[in-house]
Amino acid sequence: MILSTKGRYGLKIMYELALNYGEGPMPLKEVAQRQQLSETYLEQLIAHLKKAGLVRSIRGAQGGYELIRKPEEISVGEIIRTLEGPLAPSECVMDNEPECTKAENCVTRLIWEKIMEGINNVVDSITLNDMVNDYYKLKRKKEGEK
Amino acid sequence: MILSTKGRYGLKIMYELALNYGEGPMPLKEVAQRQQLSETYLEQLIAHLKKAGLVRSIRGAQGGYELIRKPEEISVGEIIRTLEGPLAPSECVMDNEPECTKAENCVTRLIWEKIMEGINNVVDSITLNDMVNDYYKLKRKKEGEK
DNA sequence: TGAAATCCGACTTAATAGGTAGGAATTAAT
DNA sequence: ATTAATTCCTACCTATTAAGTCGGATTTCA
Repeated sequence: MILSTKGRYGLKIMYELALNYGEGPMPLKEVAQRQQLSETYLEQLIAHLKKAGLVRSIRGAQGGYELIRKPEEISVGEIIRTLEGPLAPSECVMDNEPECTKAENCVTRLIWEKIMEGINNVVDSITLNDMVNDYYKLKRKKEGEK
Repeated sequence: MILSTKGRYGLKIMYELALNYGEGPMPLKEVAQRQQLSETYLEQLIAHLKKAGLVRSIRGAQGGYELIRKPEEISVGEIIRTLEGPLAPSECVMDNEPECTKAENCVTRLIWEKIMEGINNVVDSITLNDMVNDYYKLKRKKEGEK
């Protein structure tokens, strides 16, 4: 039931870009260093985020990536679904119900629907801006402890 | 983000046993036929359910499996976690936090925790008895339509 | 012109999912 | 006693996927 690294790393990329929002493009190399991840792998992931219209790229030296929309207008759900596909615990509840129309008495399907609803409620209610705020909250707390 | 067949089929097994609760053991062969699944595969799954104390087996002819507890005392969460392990979207929130103690500023971790909470709230609030009731509700509805 | 970046597509490699196969042990019914 | 139905156990199989790596082309700033 684990999310793949696509979704997990993808969210980390977007979070770093959100921290940097408004300060020009950030090279992927820097994202990779901050999060200790492979740059070449992140390249693949961010290609999807770009295609989905979440980030814009600036090529060449001093280039990089930046968010197209404001952090408060991008939900965690949108990011994760872009990279993972529908957040469903079973294929039979992924919008297109292929052959599960034989679901005369498919009671388990009701369970998958409720789980999916639960997950989506959570991820759609959190934005990148919430994450940025969490970061500063954590930071202040740590400084207060010194 | 899909649940494996272990959890999905395992729940179907338990659901069939719940429908049959109080009427003696049900052979796995019958479960497999009703749900159109491979009997030999289900054998592996139910071994775990037995070890976890959710079902009891009666060997030999006329044998089979039955629930140990009443359907209303078995939650969907317990079943799925038995077969899938912790329902966490990331390893770093699976009870034992191995190396993620470098989580100085791990804001994404907060997200995984909320997702996990959301999932567990759903599955722990539903029992096998709820599923049985859903079945009869669906059935009555279908008969009413005739 | 050179360094810093994005872009692109093919390749690799280990692990996992989702089973199958074969047979031993147990028990009820005949 | 024998047979048929069942659980139990261990090993094996095979296709897919996850999680990257690699090499090079292209773009752009300084």
